[in-house]
Amino acid sequence: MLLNKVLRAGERAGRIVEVEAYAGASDPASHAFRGPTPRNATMFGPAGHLYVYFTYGMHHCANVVCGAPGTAEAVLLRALHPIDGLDEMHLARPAAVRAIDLCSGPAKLCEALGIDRSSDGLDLCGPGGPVRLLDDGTPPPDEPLVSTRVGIRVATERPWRFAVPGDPHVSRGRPS
DNA sequence: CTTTGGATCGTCT
DNA sequence: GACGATCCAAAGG
Repeated sequence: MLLNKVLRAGERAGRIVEVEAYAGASDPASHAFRGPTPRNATMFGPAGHLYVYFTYGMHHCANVVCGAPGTAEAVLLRALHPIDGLDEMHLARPAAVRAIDLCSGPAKLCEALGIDRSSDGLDLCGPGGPVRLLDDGTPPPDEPLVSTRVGIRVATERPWRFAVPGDPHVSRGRPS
């Protein structure tokens, strides 16, 4: 469970408040559904690594690889609650006026934290890495908000989106 | 407040 | 050659 874990990149850090699950070969909405390619190679590697992809000609999105090597299971990070390095985040995202706009979307959080395709494949658990996943002791919510995934056109019925209830930094496509 | 359309290019068919 | 796990500004109620 990644909810309420902390993602840190240098001075910048945020608590994960919204995620979506993607289940490799058994999930038509997953980038890995049609097998390995140069782009999604990281997903087929070991868990705990960062899968970053480029889309819409201008945006990056970040996933945490989860399953055993070869299964290509991953979790898309959809929103963070900023907790450190707010000034740097604002510099990286001039479009965000309010703090609430800094990380309330998968492409927004990548821009705010300076994550792009060059960060693809990083080990999030290794100490001293440029991008890391930390546990500060905050437990995941007892009853996460569950809803359907956003922005996909297939397998839209799968309720694989999870969020921290009541957190204002959750992205636009509101859970029902 | 909600809806609409433009931006922009790597990747796979 | 078509399209996408998106975002934002502008226009319309």
